[in-house]
Amino acid sequence: MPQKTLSAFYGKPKSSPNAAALRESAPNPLVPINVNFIAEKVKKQGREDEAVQQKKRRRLARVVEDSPSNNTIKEGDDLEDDVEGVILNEKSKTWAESESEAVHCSIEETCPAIAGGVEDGVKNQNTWVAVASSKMSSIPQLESFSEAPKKVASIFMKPKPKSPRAPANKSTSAASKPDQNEGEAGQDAGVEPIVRIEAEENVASPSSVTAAEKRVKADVGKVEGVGLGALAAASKHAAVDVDSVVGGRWDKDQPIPFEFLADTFEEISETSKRLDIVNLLINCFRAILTTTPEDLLPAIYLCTNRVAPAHYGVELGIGEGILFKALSTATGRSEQRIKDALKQEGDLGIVAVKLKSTQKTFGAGSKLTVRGVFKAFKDIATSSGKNSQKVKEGSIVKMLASSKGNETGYVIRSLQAKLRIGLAEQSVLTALAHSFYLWREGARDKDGRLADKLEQASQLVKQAYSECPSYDVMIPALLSHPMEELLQHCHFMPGVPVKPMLAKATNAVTEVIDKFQDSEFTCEYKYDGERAQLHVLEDGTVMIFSRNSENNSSKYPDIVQRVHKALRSDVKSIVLDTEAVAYDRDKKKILPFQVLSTRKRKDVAVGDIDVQVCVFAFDCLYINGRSLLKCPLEERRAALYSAMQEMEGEMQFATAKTSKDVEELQRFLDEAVDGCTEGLIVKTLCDTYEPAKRSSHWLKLKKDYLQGVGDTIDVVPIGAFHGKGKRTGVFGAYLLSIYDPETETYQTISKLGTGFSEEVLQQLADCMTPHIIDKPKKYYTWGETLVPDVWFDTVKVWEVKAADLSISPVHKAGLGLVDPVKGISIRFPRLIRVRDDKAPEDATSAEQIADMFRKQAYHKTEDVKEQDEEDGQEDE
DNA sequence: ACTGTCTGCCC
DNA sequence: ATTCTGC
DNA sequence: GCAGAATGGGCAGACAGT
Repeated sequence: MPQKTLSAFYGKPKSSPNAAALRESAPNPLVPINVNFIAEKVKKQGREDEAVQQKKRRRLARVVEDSPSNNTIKEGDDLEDDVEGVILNEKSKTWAESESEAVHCSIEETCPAIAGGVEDGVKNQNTWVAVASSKMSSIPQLESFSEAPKKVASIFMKPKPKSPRAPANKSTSAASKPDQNEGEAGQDAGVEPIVRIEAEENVASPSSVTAAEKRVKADVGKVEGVGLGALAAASKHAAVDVDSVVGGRWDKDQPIPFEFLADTFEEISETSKRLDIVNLLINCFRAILTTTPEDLLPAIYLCTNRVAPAHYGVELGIGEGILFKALSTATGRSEQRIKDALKQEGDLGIVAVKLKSTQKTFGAGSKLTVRGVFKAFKDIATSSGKNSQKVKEGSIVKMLASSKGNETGYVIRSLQAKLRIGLAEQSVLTALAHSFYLWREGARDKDGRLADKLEQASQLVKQAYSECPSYDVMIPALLSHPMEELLQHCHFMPGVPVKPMLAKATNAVTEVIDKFQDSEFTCEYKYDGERAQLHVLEDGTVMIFSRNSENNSSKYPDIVQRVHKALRSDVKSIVLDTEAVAYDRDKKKILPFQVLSTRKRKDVAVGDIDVQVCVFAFDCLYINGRSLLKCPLEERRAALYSAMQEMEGEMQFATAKTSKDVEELQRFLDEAVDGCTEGLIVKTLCDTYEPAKRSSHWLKLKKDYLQGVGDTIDVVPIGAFHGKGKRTGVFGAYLLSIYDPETETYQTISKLGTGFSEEVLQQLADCMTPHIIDKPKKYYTWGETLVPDVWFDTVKVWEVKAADLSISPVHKAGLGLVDPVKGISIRFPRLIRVRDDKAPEDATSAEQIADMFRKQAYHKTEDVKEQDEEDGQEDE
């Protein structure tokens, strides 16, 4: 089962293991399974053999499921494998959900009803009591801690039949927590704590959900399979008629049920074959197009985890924090409990599905629709101000309540903007192109050229999107005009950011020569600042976009102001590709990225800018109404040089050199590094601008890419974090330290999450797990906000590569040596190799780190450079 | 008004 | 950002 | 080689809580 799939958790026929089997099938060696507290606790007693333990567990409590609508727990019910674990927490007067927050009380006093069945060894331990089962649909609320015994007893002794309540009414329940339904709790043991809601925009007409016999009568009717060329190999999904995709789940012109999208996601998650993934999405889009085309736009947004084009600056503002809260409210579990579950499952979506699946819901299925979910997302994104967090939480809870099965998981994953099903922007664009083509032209391969045509359509759509990255523009254009006309409606123009061209990493100077062979190439300094795409519109408006197409115009009013001065008078409109770099005007020196990043970001006034920037221009993409994207770099650069005049320290051309000589290239790279830049970007002169592509026409040449060159640090792992997603079950990241012989302490220097293959990742986990210790050693120093899930003894030394060293607000390496209160950290840390030849005390020392920091080009004064040379001699 | 936490966005 | 991986 | 998914440091801004 692919890790990313949710299906196992909501009971697809082929894989619906019960909770226990699931735990069996996916053991996590790193996380003690803390779901079954009873089992855990009994194990800890450690004296009895397994048979006695089982007996004890049975005697603790038992559960039976009378019927789906009458989930109650009686004394003697068998909880054995379904115990969810509920512990009393005196502080919060709630049911704690981990041992760590459990109050110590005896079973006897808490729950005399079951204490009788517990042997003295346990009863007198004054520890904890587990009372709930996954089959128990509600946990009684506590008003005071002292009433706990009564409530617990009432569950066990006097179960009341589940008494269905009318769904809460809309206005009051949006933000209401289960505990606001106090007083009824005792009688409501059978009522799920989730807040249910009738939300008109989320409700499809009942008939569309239930009338399975109603078939779609789409205009296009049955569409024949593609089954051709490259697609033939994966035509399993393409050769499908739209009717069967729709499966009678909704009618023409009816809102697309969110369930349909979630099911598509689920199917996609089950394969890693890209062709299959795209085909599944094509079928999904075709179904939407033939029934309810107006729902395509929201569907696309849900597929790409956005709510608006990037340059609109609309963000969800949802992260794990709020999701923990929302899930807690929706499921009645504590946040801690959900966090623990996340560590075990490695995905909050899976956690949500699992929690939800243990709750019985009323009524028919989900009422979520694609447009309803999207609208909710938009509302979440636009809510701000006081109490906005609560409002956001409320609408998430609402969606969770209306969701069922895998929908729950995909609502959560969408909110995290991480579908992690192997589908992202590029696949969506391909699917979009194909589905539109098939929708318009039909799937019959009339002339044997269908595969080509689909590929063409895909290129067209991708080009349109990189030139005009807005589905708000593109989808309507596709819907109301022939595909061939797409570029007339979606094309590059000042005011809308183009996806910037990216560069690829190279490992050696010779690789550059290798890749570019005989074509002429040019090198530019790679400035360490922020990508800035400058747009000057015909009306004189200046706009600035970031690498990710965010609108940064209000962040750089100083640049906006100076652009006109730098442009020659005949320039009416222009788009420049530049890097904005922090700059010290007095010393005429480039400043590090870390300085630039302290600039204010919103509504900056020119008057109170404290970090000045110099703009280094290196490309011209548009001038006076003409796109230069299709022109060779040589021409674009000529346009740049003639359109702009340099203003020292404000707007300059990127330092460049054209050469074919390896040694000259090497020298230029050294110069670049001395000049406080990251290295070089090497570009062919003959190639066009390729938006969004990390093409091999631009190469990144950085010192730290070169093997055996660049800063390397020997570190000691002293902690680790549980992995998520495909790293579930191993450590996803490690906490690294260096050794300070002066103070005899290990000081954290950074975390580490890349540079290991899956195999190594597993090896490291196996290797380090035996060295887990209960609590950090006294001689560790770390940041309070960076506490790892597990601590290690100091046993290993790893070699890690760094691009730079920085002064850290959280890490402690070399504390006091460079900054009185801050330590040093690593920029872009990655694992190079395990150093089995070194002992932890031989790790890089605090003094060495401080030295490395001081020697970075940015900090080099003339004296330090001299010092360097001396050091160099000493080292020999 | 201050502080701590979460989030998004730079790299 | 860097790095790894399946296709 | 592409596309996607793991993961890093560190900053400002927005809120919530005090």
